[in-house]
Amino acid sequence: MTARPRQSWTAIAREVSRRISDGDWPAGALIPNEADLAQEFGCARATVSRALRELADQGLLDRRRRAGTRVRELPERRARLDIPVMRQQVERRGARYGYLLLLREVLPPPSPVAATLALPQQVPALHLRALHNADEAPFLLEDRWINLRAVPDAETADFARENANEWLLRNVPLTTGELGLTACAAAPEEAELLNCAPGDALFQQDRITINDGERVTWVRSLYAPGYRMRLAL
Amino acid sequence: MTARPRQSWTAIAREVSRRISDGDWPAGALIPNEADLAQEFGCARATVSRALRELADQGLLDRRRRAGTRVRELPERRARLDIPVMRQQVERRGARYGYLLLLREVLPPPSPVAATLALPQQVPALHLRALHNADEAPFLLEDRWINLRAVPDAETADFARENANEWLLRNVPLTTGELGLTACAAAPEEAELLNCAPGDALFQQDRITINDGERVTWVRSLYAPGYRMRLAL
DNA sequence: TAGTGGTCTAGACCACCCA
DNA sequence: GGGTGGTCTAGACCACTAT
Repeated sequence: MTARPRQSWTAIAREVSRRISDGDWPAGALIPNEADLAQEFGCARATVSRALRELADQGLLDRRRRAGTRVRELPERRARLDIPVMRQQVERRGARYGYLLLLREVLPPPSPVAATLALPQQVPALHLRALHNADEAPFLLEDRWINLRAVPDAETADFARENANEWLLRNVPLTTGELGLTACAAAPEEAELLNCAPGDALFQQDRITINDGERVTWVRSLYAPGYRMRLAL
Repeated sequence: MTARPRQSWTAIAREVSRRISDGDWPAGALIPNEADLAQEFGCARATVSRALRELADQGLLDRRRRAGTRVRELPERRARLDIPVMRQQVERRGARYGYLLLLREVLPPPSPVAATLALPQQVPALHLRALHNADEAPFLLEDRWINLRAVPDAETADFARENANEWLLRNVPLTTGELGLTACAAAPEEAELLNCAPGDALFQQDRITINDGERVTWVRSLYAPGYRMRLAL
């Protein structure tokens, strides 16, 4: 009796990957079911399941009950973006972080913002404009609206001292949302604050944050020229 | 004897999330170990493990053997980007996809590209320039270098018919890599191809693709003005 | 060295959904 | 109806690392 070696889910995932990239299992093909693979690899079905789930998470496989597991026709590339807080983003560049609140007011937001926050017209919200600096140089200009119905405490928070991003992370830690990225030309006012020329190409990030179905905040961030966002593929 | 209800890992993940957002387990705190939680929730340790692993993947917890599981000080936001192939990206906008190869040549790449591809100087690589259209309007201009040492078959592929992205997906399906995003001003030549004005702000995406340690391709993509990339938070 | 998370097993039941 | 993936259990051993 020879003891069979213990299989690991990573080894199985690698082998399945190999079969796909070598064309043993072409795009669109149905692959053997978990039980059969478990027998082939000499391991428990749960181990195969773990391996296949990982590959499905990577977008390489499509799994459906009863229908089985298929190789995706065009494997979708997935990239992950880790968004550190601004302070870390600046400090990782070896610069000193600075923060300046430019504007704080409570008033009904313009209607596109009201719609995004799912607020009825004329309901006031908290409007903030702030500048994040790296070694005194402007790094990011943010224009933010906070839904005071979702986070009433924000009205009394001192956003001159703590930036809204970190305050929200502490007070509403569990959120989902959406990110929109685009390029835009610097408006004159923005150019002045970011210390660049009007019309310069800026990296713009719009973000809506949702907590348990409630729209918490909308923020438009403009990065100073030269900013580069990195994602791991 | 009352049978205890079966616990699900999602329910446990929700409960742990709740304890974090309610401040029962503040940022930085050590939470009970898996065995204790399993006892508390009346389930198997594997179920707790699955729940905590998911929250750790989301960036909410830090888990280390022996040291235990901690609530992250500043929960890192993570966003996922699904990158469909260009054809789907265009068709999802309800437009007809078009593709045009502008340039194909084999020659040693400029040194920054050579360095990125980890190629010695003077080693030729495949250089492609192509335009992707949406309903006849230019949508994306790509400038690509392919490492022929990594994928020799690319030299004989017909990139006038099939775009390099899809060809590579079929032939080198399993890759990792890195994505860089930034904003840039349109150069005159680029402006003409993208049908916009020189100096217009463009969304630029640089991508390096790695297969099993080998640098496969580097590509710089310029999107026509107005493009917006969306990520799920 | 001891305590923690990481993983594997063998078995079971269930949810889904195609035929 | 029946086959598939999805999950849970109870138990075990292992890998890592703080102390």
